[in-house]
Formats: sequence, C-alpha cells, structure tokens
Amino acid sequence: MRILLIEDDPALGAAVRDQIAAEGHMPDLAPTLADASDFLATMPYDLILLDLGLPDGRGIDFLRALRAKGSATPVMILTAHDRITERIEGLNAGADDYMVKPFDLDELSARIAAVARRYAGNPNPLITLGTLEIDLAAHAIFGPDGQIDLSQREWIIFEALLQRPGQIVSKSQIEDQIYAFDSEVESNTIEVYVSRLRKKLGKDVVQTLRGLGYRLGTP
Amino acid sequence: MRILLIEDDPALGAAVRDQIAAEGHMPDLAPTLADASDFLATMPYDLILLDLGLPDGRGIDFLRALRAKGSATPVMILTAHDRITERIEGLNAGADDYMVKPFDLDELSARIAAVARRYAGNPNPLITLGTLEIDLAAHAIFGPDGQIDLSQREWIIFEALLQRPGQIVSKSQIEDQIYAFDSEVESNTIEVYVSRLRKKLGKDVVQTLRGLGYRLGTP
DNA sequence: CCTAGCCGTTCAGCTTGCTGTCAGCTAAAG
DNA sequence: CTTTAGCTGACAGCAAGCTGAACGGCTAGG
Repeated sequence: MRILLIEDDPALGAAVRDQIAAEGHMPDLAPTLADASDFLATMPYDLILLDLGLPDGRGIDFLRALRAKGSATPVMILTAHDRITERIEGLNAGADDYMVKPFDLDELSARIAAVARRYAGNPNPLITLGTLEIDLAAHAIFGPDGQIDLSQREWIIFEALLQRPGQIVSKSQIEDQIYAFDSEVESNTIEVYVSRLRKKLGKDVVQTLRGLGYRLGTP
Repeated sequence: MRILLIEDDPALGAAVRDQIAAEGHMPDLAPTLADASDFLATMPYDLILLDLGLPDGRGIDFLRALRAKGSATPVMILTAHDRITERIEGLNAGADDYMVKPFDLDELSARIAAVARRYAGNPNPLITLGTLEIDLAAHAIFGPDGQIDLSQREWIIFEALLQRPGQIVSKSQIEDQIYAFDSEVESNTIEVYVSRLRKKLGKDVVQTLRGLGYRLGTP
C-alpha cells in the first residue's frame, strides 16, 4: 500500500514513516501541504495520514478541498487536536479515522489495517462472460454500451444458465424454475424468453441444442 | 441503515439506541450474545455495535466467530476496555473501529457515518449526482434551485440507493431499513415515498424495475 | 391551551411494462 | 425434399407501480 504521510514534526514523521515501512507499506513523507500537493499531483496513493496543524495551512481545509475535488482516497487524521468537536468535524469532512497524539504506533498500524481491509477487493465477486460483467447478488449487468436491464423472468432463465456453465439445461428444467408446481404453459414461452435474452445480451449468449435444451454461450 | 447494538448496560443501550434512531437508522438492541445471534439469523444488518464484556461471553470471541464464518458486516467495538493491547486485539480481530466508554454520542454518530461510507467503498461524503450536490455527512442536498429538504423517511430511502449505485434495491430491503423488527406496512407506502423523491429531486432520480425493485438514476 | 403544519400512512383510480399467446418464418435433422 | 423444433415480431390483458388526496397523530409556536 502506498501511503502519503503529511506531518511537519520531523521526529514523529520519521517514526511513523519507519513504522509503516516496516509493515511493508510504501511511505512518502510531506512536511507541508504544498509538498503534499506535489506528491498527489504525481502519484496515486492508497491512504493519506494527515496532521491538522501544519506550517503552511490547516489540514482540515486540505481534506475539504480534496473531497470537493471528488477524491476517494482514504484519509486518517493524526493530530494533537483532541476536542470532540474537532474530531467530529474531521470525520464529517470525510476522514476515515481520527487518532489523537500521542498515539501508540502499533495501534496506528492496526487502524491502518482496518481501513485497508475495507477497501481491499470487492465483496461482490463479478462474473465475466464475454463482453458482459454480471453481479448476481445485485441483479446488475454491464455490457459494452452500459447497463442492461432484464425482467424478472429473463433473470431467472439467465441465472439458470449461468449456474450451469457448459451444461445443457432442458426446457422442462427451465419451466420448473419459473412456474409453480402445478402450473404449465401451453405455448412457446420459453423460446420467446430466450429470444429476448439474445436480443438484450447478444445473439451468442445462449446456444440451442435441438430436441435437448439450451446452454450458456459467450457473447 | 439497520444496526445491531450488542450492549448489556440498559442505560447505555437505550441512550445509544435512541441516538442512532434519531439519526434515521433502524436499531435493534441485544443485551446478550445469544440474543444477537438470534437477530443475525433473522435479519441482515449494515453495522454491528459490539460491547466486549457481556453476561454470556466475550464480544471479541463473537467477533472472531463472525469473521471466521465469512461475515463482512462492519463492526464497531464500544467498550470500557481501554488498554492499547485490547484496542489492537479488537482491530486485528476484524473490527472497523474501537471507541472507549465513556464516549460522546455525536462522535459515535460521526464514526458510524465514516464506517458506512467506507463500507460503501467511497470515503468522500460529497457526491455529485447529475444536477444534485449531496453532502452525506450534513444530510444536505443542493439542486439547481437551491437546497432541497427531505423528510427522514425520504432521506433513508435516498441514502439506501446512493450507497448502492448501479444495484437494484428491492422493496423488502427498503422496508428492512425503515421498519422495526415486527412491524410492516400493508399498503403502497414505499411507492409513495419514491414518488415524493421524484417530485423533489427530479423524475429520473429513481429507476423502477418492475417486480425487482429500484435503482439510483441520474436527475 | 390551542392550532397550524409536518410527517407517515392509506386509499383509489390511472398508467405502464411484463407476461404469455399466436402466427408466420427459419433452420436443422433425417 | 419434408418435417418439425425453434425463432421472432406483434398484441392484449393484467398486475405492479404511480400519484393526488385525505386522514390522524405529533410537535412547535403563539
């Protein structure tokens, strides 16, 4: 993890830099906000550790400007300012955490790890299928031209195929997924839905095996 | 946000529950770990507030079991245990934050908001959505004609959508955010609120997917 | 204490998109 | 070539959803 430490106290700056380097992170140390701006203009960071009292300005204003510009970089505030109102102000300005000096370096490491855990990876694994990205839990599909919406019935059939990649899914298996136990259809409804899936997702998304059923394809 | 508070002290439990309810969250209070397990088996939660000293076990073990089962629900520890080694142990066990009693209720609220933003993947409380500027920390919305006020219910629904851009939020998920454990509605209340959001924020702010739910749009 | 306004909920009538059917065409298999 | 499984455009019905209005409870201000 690449970390920008904005801290004007040389002893504390060095101690924190050494601690996070020993944890395997890549630290850069900026003693002023101007230095910090230079670093940020050059390099993306995974985390910013921000002091509030700096020689060339207030850290809180820096954070506000960062957030106003749309930055999604996590920020932890490390500061001697320990009034509750200042803590709340910092958190509401967009900080992820707020530690009051003097703090324990091992606790700092544990809090950095907690922040990193939250931003690591995607809790929702996406399925990639040709030109499509699919989030099953969120009912979201993204194709080359943006988000694609399926109706409830279309989702059920598409999911049935997605869950059995490479296998043939017969029409009666699909009917079992859609309809209640004793209810049936008397027309070519399944064929119509497959046609609709092809129209929305691409003509190769479903393969037909005549007399047997359907199988997931690659659009 | 649906929040599970695991706290055996009745006075503190009630104070925290009332505070987070006043913020528009939906709290459930479990005085024991057994109660908490029952709640968690019944209902998905967005956040767990966990005391460490409980009558039927140690909160830290509960957290470890939760994480071992693969739970990604954010957990904040609220406890009188204030030794640094215990803080580090809690954070390393998978907690997202650690507050030592007695803590300020407003700071708790600010930290809950920070954890929620982190869980949604973006620590920045400032969001631009089409013609709207939204400050999640201040609960403020600015449109082309100035500030727009939402009622508490309206805000909860809007926030639920904001936290899941691109994803479908079902009506029952919205109900879980609004209503107490055993309370339900028998009419089209959610639809009415969505209609009001559209009236205030623009008709494209919410997209309907019939039979599935709603999704954030761009006004 | 009273009242106006706000908020959450319900209701009813209108709107709209999903679903299933149909018919004619296509394409695969024998 | 024939047969038939499958495909696709079009349409009608119905239920999911939308919105205006009303109601009742609560609260803040006079």
